[in-house]
Amino acid sequence: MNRVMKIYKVLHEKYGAQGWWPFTDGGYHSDDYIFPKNENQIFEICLGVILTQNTTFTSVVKSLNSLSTMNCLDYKAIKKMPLDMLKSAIKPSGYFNQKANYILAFIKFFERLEGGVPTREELLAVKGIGPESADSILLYAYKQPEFVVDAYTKRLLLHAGLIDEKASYLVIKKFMESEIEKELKDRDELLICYQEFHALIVAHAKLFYSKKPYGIGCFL
DNA sequence: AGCCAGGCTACCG
DNA sequence: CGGTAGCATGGC
Repeated sequence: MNRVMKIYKVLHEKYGAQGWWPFTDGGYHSDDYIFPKNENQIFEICLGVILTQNTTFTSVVKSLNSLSTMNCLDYKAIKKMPLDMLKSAIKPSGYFNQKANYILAFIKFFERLEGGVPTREELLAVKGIGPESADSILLYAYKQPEFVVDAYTKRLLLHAGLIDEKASYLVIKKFMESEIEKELKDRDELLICYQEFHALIVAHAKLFYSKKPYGIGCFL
């Protein structure tokens, strides 16, 4: 087993299955990989991805609940909302002026998909969707095996000596995917590993990679 | 009081 | 291309 998969194994043993994406009904659906079941749930994940940019998920849940209270937790309703109302609903997540427009841009894109699966390139062309958001949407909303790299991932891998300080997003992503694919051939196993791995890194990094100096007490 | 949060765009050289 | 200012609220 390579180093990357050993890290995955240790994290999984330590923290257990994380589920896949936090939902407004309270939290993670541990061991429930059937979600998302319908268009609304797919959209809710995409919404969460945009809102969670550079913010804590607890703030995002406030925004989602706020939209839900207004009966606006779906793309058709959001489209009809006055812009100021949308902004005020998502205020807890920060950057509400930008994110309101990102959400509206995404809705236009989402409607044109008509239930289809977007490509990574198509997602990146939407204003407000960068590499991490594109991969998160593909991995969690559309069940595509795309590894998600975030600030925590980079810190952890750097501390473990597995990547270079100035490794780009794509370099890190491809490195992780190639190491994992050496061990896992089945697409469903790969998908679950990518989903869990990212969630496990976040869970672990919140404990050991939030404050400088990073990695103090990390057992990896 | 200050740093940090599961980034992204625009603009710079 | 790589590097960086600006975006904004909330929690600790």
